[in-house]
Order: sequence, then C-alpha cells, then structure tokens
Amino acid sequence: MKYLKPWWSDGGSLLHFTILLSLAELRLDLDLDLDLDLYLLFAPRTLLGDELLLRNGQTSHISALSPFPASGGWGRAELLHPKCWERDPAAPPEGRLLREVRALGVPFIPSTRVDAWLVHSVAAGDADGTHALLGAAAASSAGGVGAGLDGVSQAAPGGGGGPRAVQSSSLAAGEEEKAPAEPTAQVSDAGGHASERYQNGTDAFFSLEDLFQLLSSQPENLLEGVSLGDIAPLPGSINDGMNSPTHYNVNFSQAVSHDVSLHEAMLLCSDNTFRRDPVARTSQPQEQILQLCSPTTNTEQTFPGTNLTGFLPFVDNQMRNLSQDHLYDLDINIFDEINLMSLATEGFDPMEVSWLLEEPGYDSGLSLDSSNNSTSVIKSNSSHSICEGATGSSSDLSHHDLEGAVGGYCPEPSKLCHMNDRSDCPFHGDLAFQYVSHNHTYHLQPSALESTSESLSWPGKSQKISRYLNDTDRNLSRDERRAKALHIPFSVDEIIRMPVDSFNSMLSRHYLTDLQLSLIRDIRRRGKNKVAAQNCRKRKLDVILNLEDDVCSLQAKKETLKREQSQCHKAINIMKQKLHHLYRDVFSRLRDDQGRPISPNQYALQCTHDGSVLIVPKELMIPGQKKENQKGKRKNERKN
DNA sequence: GCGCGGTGTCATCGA
DNA sequence: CGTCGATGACACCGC
Repeated sequence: MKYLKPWWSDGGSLLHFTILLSLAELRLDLDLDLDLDLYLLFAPRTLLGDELLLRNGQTSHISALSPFPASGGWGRAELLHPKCWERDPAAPPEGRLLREVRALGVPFIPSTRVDAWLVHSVAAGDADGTHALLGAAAASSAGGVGAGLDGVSQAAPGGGGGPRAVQSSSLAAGEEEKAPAEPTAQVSDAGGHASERYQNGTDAFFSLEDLFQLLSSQPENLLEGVSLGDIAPLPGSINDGMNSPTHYNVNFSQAVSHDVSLHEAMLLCSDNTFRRDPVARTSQPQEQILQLCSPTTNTEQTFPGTNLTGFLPFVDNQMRNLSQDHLYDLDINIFDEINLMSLATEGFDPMEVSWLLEEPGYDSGLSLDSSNNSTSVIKSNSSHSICEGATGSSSDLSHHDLEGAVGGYCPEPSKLCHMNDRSDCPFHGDLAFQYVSHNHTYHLQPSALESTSESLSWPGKSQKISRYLNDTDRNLSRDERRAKALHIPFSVDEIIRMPVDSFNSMLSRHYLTDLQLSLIRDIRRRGKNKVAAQNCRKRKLDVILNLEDDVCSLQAKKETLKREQSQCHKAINIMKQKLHHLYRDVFSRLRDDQGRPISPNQYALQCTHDGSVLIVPKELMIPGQKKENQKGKRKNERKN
C-alpha cells in the first residue's frame, strides 16, 4: 500500500482505474490504502450506526447521512480490514460487519478492499444503506479525494456533500494529516443525487456515476470530459453499463463475482471493449498488458491503438504524469499480489503450482486453497527476469518461489517471466492469461499442497534454484523470502519471538490478506517449532552426554570399590595371618600340669566372656556347639 | 553410492 | 477448546 499511496494521492488515479475496471465488470486485486471516508463510501450500511475508533483514540458514531463526527477531532481514521477485526476476540463493533456479510453467504475478498466492500455493500442489499453510503461518498467528494481520500482535502468547485456533508478545511492534496473536518451544510449536486437517492431508497446498487461525480469533484477535475449523463434508474443491467461508456450503472454483485486478473482487466480496458466472453478475453493480445509494466511505457504504448484515453482522459493524463516509480510501485504491489493470488487459483497443474509456490522441502508453504482457486501460470520468453534477478525487486514473488520450487520438473529460467520485470517481458501468448476465475477466498488448506509438493521429488533442485537467487536473497531464510515476497510488514524474527498477545494484536492492527496471515502463522509455527526442536535436540544431547558422564563416573566408582575390596581382602588376610601366628605363639607357650607343651592339634583356646581364656580339648568342642554355647551364653547374659 | 550427523518440518501428545 | 512446548518421525542436505 505504501507504494500506491503516492500515486493515489497524486490524483486518485488508482480509484479511477478501479472504477474503470469495475465498469468492465472486472475485479481488481488491489489493496487500496483507503481512508475512512472512502470506506464509508463503499461500506455497507452495516457500518452505519457503529462506533468507529478514530486515530486520535476517540470514537465516532456514524450516522447514515453524516459519517463524520459532529465535532472536531476527526483527523484521519483508519478502518482495519474486517477480517482482522474478526480475528480479534475483542473486536470493536465493526467486527460485526464481516459476520453479517458472511451470514449473507457472500464470499469475502481479502485481497481487495474496494470490491470487498462493494461486495459487502451489495450483499447488504439494502438500498437505504447503500445510498446512505453514497451520501457519505458525496459528502466525502465535497472534500475531494485527491489527498489520499482523507476525507478532508480541497473543496472542489461544485463539490458538495449529502444533507450533512462535510467540507473540510482547505488542505492541499498530498498532505498527510489534516485538520479536523468541521461539518458544514454545503451540499453539492453530486452529493445531492446520492443522498437524495439514499433517501428515496430506490435500489441496492451503486451507481458508478455517483462515483464519477465524486471523483470529478477533485481539484484536478480528472474526470473532466467524461460524459456522465444523468443518473440512470437502477439497477441497470450489467450489459447496459458495459455497452455504454456514458452509462455507468453496474451491478457490482455481478461485476465483482466476475473475476478476472488485473492484467486481463487492463487488457480489456486497453481494448476499450468490455468483452464479457471469456474466450474473447483470452484472445486479446497479451503483450499489451505487460507494456504497462515497463517503466518506459507511456499511455500510447500501454494502450496502443485504442481510444481509451479519449474515453477516459484522466487515465491518459494520469498515466502521462505517472513517474516510473509510480508504475514500478504499481507493478510491484499489484502484479505481485495478483500473481500470487493467481498461483493459488484453479486450472493449474498441481505440479506447477507446487513448483511456483513451494520451496524445496517446503511442506506447508503458502497454504493456498487449491480446492477453490484457479491458477494461471505466467510464462514468457523473457530470459532474464529470473535467472539474472535483474529487477532486484523486493517483491519478487515468483522469483523467490522459483527458488522454493518443489515440483516435478525444472523449468528453464527463460520460460519464466516475472511480472515485475518491466523492461521487456511480453507474455507468452499461449500461456499467459488463460481465462481464470478467481473466487478470492484464499482459505488455508495446507495439506493439499503439502501432499502435492512432498510427493514430488526434484533431485538437485536446490542447487539449480539457488543459482537464480542473488546473494541477498540467498542469505535469507526461506520464510524470510516468503515474507518478503508477500510484503509482510514484520520481520520473521518479530513474528516468531513476539509474545502471543502482542502477536495477535499486531495482526489485528494491520490489514493482512488471508495469504499473509497464513504465512505469518506458518512462519510463527515453524519458527517456534524450529526453536523447540533445537532445544529438544540440545536437551537430548545433554541427556546423552549426562548419561555418558554417569556411566563414566559409575565405572570409575566401581573400579575404586574393587580396589578398596581387594585392599580389604588383603588386610583381612594379613589379620588372619597375624592371628594365626599369635595363636601358634600362645600355644607354644602353654604347658599342661606335667609341664609338657600343649598341642594345638588336640586343644583349642576358648575365650570366656569375663576375658579369661580356657584351653578346651578339640573333641569336646564342635564348631556348632561352639556357636550354640556362645549364643546361650549371650542369652543368659541378656537375661541377667 | 552409501552412511552419518545436522537441520527443518510435521504430527501428535500432554500441560 | 485453543495454544504452546516437547518429541518422535521423516526428509533433505552436506560431508
């Protein structure tokens, strides 16, 4: 979004383009950094009546006709993506929005704020609500949308608002922060239209005319020359809207559901023919699309031979005024994300999906829903985009994912063309932009791709792929490269180490697509598990080492005890020897009554308890009797 | 080519 | 019931 913001601020061209694409019933995969007033423009009525948390910490109650607070302090409020609110258990009231939308069974489109809101708006299906928002839109248009649609910008001539529209203090377009808007009663024609129809509650569809009137209120009058005509009765059929460039009634429920890629959208726009036939779409010359990617491309190059610029002069003007950086930023943000989304879509060979999305050995990866999504592969004959890493783009998704491929084959780099490559990267006509149908419900289903990727083997793939990486990318971990590719605004280290509370609040504070959230959670899970595995192995190693130490110490102790035992045996033997010598010595000194020596073979010495020593004949002294006598003596001694 | 150790990842279990 | 850490199992990689 940060890339789009300057361009947006330069003149709201992006929104114009959005509408242009919407006219062609094409979906737009953009993450627009829209501010609250534009949210209100597109927001469904479910937002109305809710409290909004403003940047200044205050809350604002949104009424149907005046989304702006009655008093100052409005500043610039930002709504977070409703899915983020949903994830937050302590979600503010806006969180109800998504639940209500889901209750209607309307698919949420995480990658597109504008059309997501449009879907929500249509899903709300309430004309009052819808046109209340149009009233708000008109109110917003009174202030213009040039300055990043802060809701407070220059008051355009003829601009106005709804019944309680707000005219902001005059601030130049591009200013970051605006003074609090003071509610006024200036009513513009455009706002009058919208609010009037809101009050009438006539239909449930946006009128693109309202939007163009909103846009035309910009100081630059970018829509000057666009014949808007009168507000047509709604709902107009989509064909009505499509066939008449001056008639902009679009059933957004149909328009948004008819998904195509932005590239395709641009192609169709460039042809100035809002073809609805998928076959016809694929028959368009694809080369025109990528010419927009080129920083040297001007409008004529982008839309050769078309009268698009005549049809929408603001496009021409803005395209002329766009700097290369703007185009570059557009390229990075839009095409990368669209590429990524397209990768997860249906109609794509699973092997190619895994090849593009998976790293070597990467099992869960981006966790794309392979069951619901269509996929288009983008290939071209451009030979340098991958293998040379020429772009150095920070959002080199497919570039990176090439490195991470786990697939059944190793495509030649020359067959792959990264969308970011703006120099000369014409699409291969045969492969690029087949008719795709995004549903943009990128739910997680890691197992699908896991099984696919894990079942495939690609010997030596990492070596081959690593050649495609520049030194910088090679130093990054796979998750870091994935995070980089998806523009995840947090570092991998942050994601992993952050406490769970901070982590959840961080996620809720940022608008993140399902894909980004999935990757972030995968990164966190893998990172935590990696650390846990390292700790586990460390502990296991410590246990093994400790056990080895224990074994060593026990063995040493055993040896010591053995030595002590042998020493004790030796001491005992010495004592026995000494006792034997003493015994012999005593007998040698003993004499009987006749003075003859007493033989130790016939007599034995017996010690009595009182210390006296008796000479007892051996035949009278059986060893067993000896012990019994001794025991009997002890008992008698105890009794006594 | 094979074996081994290191590492990352996933599945599972228990707190 | 969800989260997190621990751990077994497996695959991959480098030596």
